[in-house]
Amino acid sequence: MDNGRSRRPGAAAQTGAATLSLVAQRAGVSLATASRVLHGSGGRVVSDALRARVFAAASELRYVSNGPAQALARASSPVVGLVVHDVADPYFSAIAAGAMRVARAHGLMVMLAATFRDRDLELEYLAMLRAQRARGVLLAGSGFTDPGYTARLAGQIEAFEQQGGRVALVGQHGVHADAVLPDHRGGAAQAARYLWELGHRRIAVICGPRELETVAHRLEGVRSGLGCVGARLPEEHVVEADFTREGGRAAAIGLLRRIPDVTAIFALNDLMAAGVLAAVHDDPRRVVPRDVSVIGFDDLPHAVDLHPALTTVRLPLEEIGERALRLILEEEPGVGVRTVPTAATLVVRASTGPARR
Amino acid sequence: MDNGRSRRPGAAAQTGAATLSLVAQRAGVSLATASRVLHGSGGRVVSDALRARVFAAASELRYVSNGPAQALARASSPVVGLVVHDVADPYFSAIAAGAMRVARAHGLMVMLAATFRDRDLELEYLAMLRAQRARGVLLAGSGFTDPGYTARLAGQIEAFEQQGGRVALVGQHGVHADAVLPDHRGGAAQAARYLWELGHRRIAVICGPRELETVAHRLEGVRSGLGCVGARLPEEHVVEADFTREGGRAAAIGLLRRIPDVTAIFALNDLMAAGVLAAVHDDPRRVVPRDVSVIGFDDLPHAVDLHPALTTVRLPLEEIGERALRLILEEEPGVGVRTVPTAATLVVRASTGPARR
DNA sequence: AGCTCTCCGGAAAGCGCTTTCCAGTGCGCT
DNA sequence: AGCGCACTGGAAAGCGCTTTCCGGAGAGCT
Repeated sequence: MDNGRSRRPGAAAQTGAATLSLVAQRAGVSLATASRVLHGSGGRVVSDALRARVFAAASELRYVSNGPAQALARASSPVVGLVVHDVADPYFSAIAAGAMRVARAHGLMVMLAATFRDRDLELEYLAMLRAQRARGVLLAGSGFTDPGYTARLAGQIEAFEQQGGRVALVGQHGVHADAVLPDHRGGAAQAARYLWELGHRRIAVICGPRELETVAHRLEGVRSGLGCVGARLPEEHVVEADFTREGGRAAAIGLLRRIPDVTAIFALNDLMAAGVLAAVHDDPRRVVPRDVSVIGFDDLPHAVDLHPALTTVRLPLEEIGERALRLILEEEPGVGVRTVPTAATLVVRASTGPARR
Repeated sequence: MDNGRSRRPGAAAQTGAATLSLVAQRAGVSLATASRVLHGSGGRVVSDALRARVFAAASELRYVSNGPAQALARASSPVVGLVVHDVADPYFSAIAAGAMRVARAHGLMVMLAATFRDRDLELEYLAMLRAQRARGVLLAGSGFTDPGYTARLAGQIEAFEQQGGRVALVGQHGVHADAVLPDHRGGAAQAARYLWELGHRRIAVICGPRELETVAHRLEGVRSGLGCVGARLPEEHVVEADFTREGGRAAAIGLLRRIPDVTAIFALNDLMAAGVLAAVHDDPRRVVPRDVSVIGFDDLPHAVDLHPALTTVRLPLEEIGERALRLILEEEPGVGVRTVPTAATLVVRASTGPARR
């Protein structure tokens, strides 16, 4: 009897993996029965005697089903994609943590893709995820305010959905899809007003690349917050830099030199704020918050350990990740797109104080 | 002509995905040719005319190949698994970032699994990754000093390898497999000696769960470092707590109350060290490093932003992640297991100083 | 006793792809 | 002219699984 050891066309090595039919054979049942016992979803019942034999055979052979084969036959695979800019960035790893918890609760695996803010790479990963027949994909990275990109993204999303997958976004992305929308504008406005109320009149903003939607929205928030109190943000008070600690530090150094009389610096994320704090520390003539107030955005876990503890705008990042994945896993694809607005709240700590007069 | 719209047995909905045969048909070539053009690896050449037609058809149909089907036919899928304790922990997200870069360079996707230090979950994920026919898996979480677990882990690893997959570890895990070995012992010994040389004689250690291999090794390092100078670490100077900021804070509060005359606290990771720093800050009678020196381990990115900037032992985390994945992706599975020892280096900052006399 | 149901097991037809053959073509060579 | 050869395209088998039928067996009814 042919035991299958003769090389057949197709298929590479993959020596020792037990197959279902091996299990079936060993248990003395048909392939169908083995399948029903081990993965059976379709309400079919198998007698206890056979069940037991199949389980025994499977565990003796250390059988695990062949995921790709299963995915092919079922036309669906137990994975969701998660696309971020950078896993090492605590902003994204917090979102990822939330999303992974939900995935776990659904018995799904997570394919993680890091784009490093490369638009093409993002699109490429989306296509790969589509190829993998991911059940859904969560785009957690900020979108770009770039019409060409937006159009291509919309194309990928459409293709993905047309294939039966679901897509969720964190942020708007200028695209028509289910999304969790952190209130970047509101949070930034609140922070700006807070600074104003503390008496700050010369406020500077250190922001990340403006092409990032997140940055654009936060900047708008600052403007509108200031607008509420009849003030405005002069363009030369806005410094653009890398959305990192180093970016923040360098920008702050330049800013303090260029406009020595600023009394408050709003860094548009906590990473940058940490850099700003470091820059001010290195300036012997200034102390936070006596001479300069510093405020951040995100409330990363270590904001509280900065010195002085950072006043910032909190975004419930893990929750955002959770909600976004829930959006595509737990709810039927309704008619329109659904959005989950998420509030940002000001957390006052020690890095802000009354403006020096 | 049957266009395939009639429901066939097998396969669920999966409406709109273009298949290769559709592409072939549209391009007026055979399935084989289409496959060769689009995924062709086997040195076969296809004429330019046909190539062009296939490409055109594919892009018109927005074709992406069916990953599971490909994986099945090729008996190999373009994914590697990455198992960590917790993505939100910067220690692991740094390792993950390194690993992902390497995966990207190899055109592989990464399946991320977070175990939250649950042994069973870890084993379960390993089985799932095996089911997915992952090409390799990187176990980045610390192992446990638990013989039962070790045996089961060894079983999973063996099954994985027997199936043609490769396994790499960060840390020993008490298991026979390729591994990157951070020098926990050496780093901790160095730090302990450093404290001793600063004149500290009452040194306390705040550690994570001792069942974690990482913790056990670091603790051993402290003991041996102290042993070198003829000192020893009294058991009551070791406090075990959660391997987190909060754990470190709580432990430090208790410790300072219980043994008020300690002059140095070695927290076995930076997260805990941040908590220790916070605890000391809240103690009006003590200042770091005047009254207590604090030292951490890992050198996470924000160690430098703690106050005072944290003296710690640096582990090149991203590099560790890179090396580990390289181990299984770029080198032939040699005869024995390979290990990559990785040095830990003391980074002196401001949280340590001469012992108060 | 004869009939219809309900159950449960198995055979087999796919899922979408890769890859091995095989066959046809046009070329250079003797 | 005749032969072998390199080259290119296609047919078809098979990867490991799911699921639809189908059929046999026992149960319940008249």
